[in-house]
Amino acid sequence: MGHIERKQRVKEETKSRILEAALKIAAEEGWGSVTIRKIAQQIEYTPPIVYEYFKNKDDLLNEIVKDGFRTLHSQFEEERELEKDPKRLLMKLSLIHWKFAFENEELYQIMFSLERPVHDEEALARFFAIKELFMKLTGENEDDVMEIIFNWICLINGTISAFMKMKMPPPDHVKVIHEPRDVFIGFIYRFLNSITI
Amino acid sequence: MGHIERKQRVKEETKSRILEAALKIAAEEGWGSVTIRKIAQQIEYTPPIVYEYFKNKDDLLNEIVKDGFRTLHSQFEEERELEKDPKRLLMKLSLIHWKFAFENEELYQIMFSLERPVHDEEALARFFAIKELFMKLTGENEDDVMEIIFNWICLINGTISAFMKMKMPPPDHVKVIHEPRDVFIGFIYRFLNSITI
DNA sequence: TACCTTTGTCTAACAATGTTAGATAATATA
DNA sequence: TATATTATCTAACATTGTTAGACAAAGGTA
Repeated sequence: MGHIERKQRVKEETKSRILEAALKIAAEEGWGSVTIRKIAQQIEYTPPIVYEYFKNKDDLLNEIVKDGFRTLHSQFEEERELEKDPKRLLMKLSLIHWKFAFENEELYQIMFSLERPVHDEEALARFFAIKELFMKLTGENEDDVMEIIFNWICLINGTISAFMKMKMPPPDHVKVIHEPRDVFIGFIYRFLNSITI
Repeated sequence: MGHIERKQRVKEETKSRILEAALKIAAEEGWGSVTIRKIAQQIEYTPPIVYEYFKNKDDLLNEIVKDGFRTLHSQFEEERELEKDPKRLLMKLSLIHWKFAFENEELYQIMFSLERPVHDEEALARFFAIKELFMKLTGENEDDVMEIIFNWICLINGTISAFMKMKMPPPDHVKVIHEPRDVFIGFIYRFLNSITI
């Protein structure tokens, strides 16, 4: 009898709806006003129900972060199938990261917030799965490549964070003549050149 | 009669003590458990007193951020007096930034947290006060230099954030063979080389 | 069918938080 | 000394996360 499976499915759905509700509220009013009560209201349940699915609020947020990294990674993988030239691929991956950030600003914020230490080391590890790619590009040994990847991630995230924090467009003192995205591309471009053989 | 001035001074002191109390609690238990009540207790007053000095909690935190940027900037200025070679100076400024971050981790966290948009544009502008320095180093025009400075800041902050988020030492998959600080120096070094004439 | 168990859901409360109004004490001014 | 001002506190408020316990629906068992 399939009752049991359908029930399972419904439960999964509810869980997703909770996560989506949280993201929706965050998008509309910021993370500060994401409350269990509001989430409950959004999914048309009472607050205690949320605790059937998540140990507590922090647990809920962690799950959102985890989902975020999963999504981002799967977009990376997709591109990897398509573009075979390492240098061009790296540029495309960088742009995917950029796009993801600004299409999901709130999500990106908790994913990379300093107030939230890394719980999902697996996600972090996935970033380094592109080791071979960089090795091909630079001709360096494994250890050095690790550092270069790390550098790449820092550069990408640092730049995106800076733009996001300034709530584009940036104030006048910081006026950069190009579009933010072009500035970003310029940085990545210089970086890739500085590491290429 | 100097009563009035002394009072002023006492008020200033109390204000500072509030800010310090907040930082102390943050250092010990994280920002999540910085509450008005705990701050009040720390300075041996009742909660409403805090509101004599700050409009609300957010205002209080903003002031902490502002102070942080002031401190960092003054450390920059100090070094600028001492080191006259542009390239070496930029490396030293980068290291001051690094030192500041890890000697004041909590402070750094709210200063550069994504959840807290820039309120203090003045602080941001100060970063760009080193324009001439970069112009000397690169020989580029003003607009291009702006972008390079921006790049520099992104690189610094991106790297520090990444290390801080990983709660050093980093997990095994991210094992970099060098000390974090040396990795940082390596990045800056490559960057400075990539922009030098 | 009648009974019991499990499961889903809710109501109502708890303690902790930010914040404010109004009382009270301390100090300064006349 | 009497009055005005200032500093501080008490007590409350609404909003949060979270939990215990009530209640009812559904499922299984005899």
